[in-house]
Amino acid sequence: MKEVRVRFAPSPTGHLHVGGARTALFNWLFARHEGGRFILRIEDTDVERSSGELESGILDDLMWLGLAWDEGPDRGGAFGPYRQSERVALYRAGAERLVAEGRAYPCFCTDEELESKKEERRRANLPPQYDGTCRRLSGDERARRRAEGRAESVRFIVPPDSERRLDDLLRGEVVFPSGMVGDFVIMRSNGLPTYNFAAATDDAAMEITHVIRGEEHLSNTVRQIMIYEALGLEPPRFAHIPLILGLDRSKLSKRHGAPNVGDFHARGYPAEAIINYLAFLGWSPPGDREMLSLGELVEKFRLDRVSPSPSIFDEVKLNWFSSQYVKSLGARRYLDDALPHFPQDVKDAYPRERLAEIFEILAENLPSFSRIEEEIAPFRPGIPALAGDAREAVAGARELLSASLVSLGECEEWSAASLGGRIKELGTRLGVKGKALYMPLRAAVTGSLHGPDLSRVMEIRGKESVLRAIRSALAGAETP
RNA sequence: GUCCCCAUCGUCUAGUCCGGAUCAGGACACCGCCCUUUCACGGCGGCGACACGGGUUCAAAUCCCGUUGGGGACGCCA
Repeated sequence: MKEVRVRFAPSPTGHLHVGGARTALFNWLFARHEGGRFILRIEDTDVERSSGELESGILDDLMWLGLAWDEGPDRGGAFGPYRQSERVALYRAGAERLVAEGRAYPCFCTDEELESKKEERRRANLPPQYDGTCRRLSGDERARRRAEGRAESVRFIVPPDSERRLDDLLRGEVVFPSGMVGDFVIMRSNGLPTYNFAAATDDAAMEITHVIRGEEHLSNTVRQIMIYEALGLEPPRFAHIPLILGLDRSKLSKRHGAPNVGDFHARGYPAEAIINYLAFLGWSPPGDREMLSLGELVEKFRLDRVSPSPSIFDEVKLNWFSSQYVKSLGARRYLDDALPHFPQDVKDAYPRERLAEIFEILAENLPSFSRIEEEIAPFRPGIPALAGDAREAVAGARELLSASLVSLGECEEWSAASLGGRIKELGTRLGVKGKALYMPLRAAVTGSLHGPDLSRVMEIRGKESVLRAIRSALAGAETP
């Protein structure tokens, strides 16, 4: 049995998108599950838009996610080079061969000519295919155009009977009817190959056994099949996985907030959470478990359990995975990742050990680290601003707050346990309980009606800070 | 416009291939209750879907056809 070889082939014309990341993940999982190899190939044939910076960004993002590759531009391999810009000789040789065999021809049409032809066909309600003008050029006519110095691309001749069938691993048999595509460009006039030609050439040369890619490539496959055929190569198996859509049901793009892996990294999502969430977009294992480690995903991943229908990227569920990971793997493990999200005044106010405690408390329910700034408010050292509900809660409980000032002021052992005891004692003495007891205190100390356990907050804040906040609240309540 | 793909709760999905075991199961979100003299966490419960129409069949979410809806492709982008 042939060794499984799959590839992820991003083009460095943008950042790694969650859609691309999911494609990479499925390839990676499939390779690992099958004991095969995962290859990274950079499709940088669009010189205008590709950049080395974007390429290394993609590599960084993949590494951060934990999707290491066995062969790739940075680490080599037996089938290199792994950057298409470095494989141009191969594509040229292939194209020359196809021209020599009469399966492709030089095309001299200009962009303007192409555009107007397309417009004409569109007006006639015909598919906007190339009309084959240059295919019918005689040798003389070709020579004349060359002499004129016209730019020259290479077009593939689509055979007259061009119905092709694809046995897609996810979708079963897909029939592309004859006439679906016109002669298409395989080599651009700048001497670089187009996507379909380069991808097919490389997948064959790199002995890729399974092409797992987004559904947007499904209709391209007919061209690639014809290229394999013309070149006498055996095509790989194909699996077109469903697209990831935005909330508006269209293909996920920049318009949908922050769909880049790097953005989620910056916003403080654990890589494990992104992986786990992405794995369950379009795939599910038997059983009800959803929290799965990378190792478990590898063990359970099977292509035949990938759904054919597109799914919508739901950040709310990603948040859930994220909070589950922070909670279950332990806050301390993520402390170094989380610390950069702490406001400076908090970092200045507490020693590292205290910061770790604060993070543990917040981690009880923290969708992403970028939410720390908001959730950490009760622990900020300054005097909180009282507004709205908090102000009302304080105003209606002046007696309680004054009494708390005395009681807390007398507190010798400033711990959550003894603080809790004092609050209860205060409640009993003044005959208030529940929200009537806690809310005014909470509001005075933190400026909010929500937050972590009040005794813990007070313990960490420290005696001085807490008393100052209550005094200030009391003073503020006098002047409405 | 043409071609291709897709169609189960608001969202992710199980069940579909091999029709009966399902008044369709789980998760997120939402709501309620319990726990907690506060806030969460947690536990329990609730709300909530087979797009529509025809067939085939004793029986259809499951098979077939059509309609509608959504998406993708139709580039010298990938």
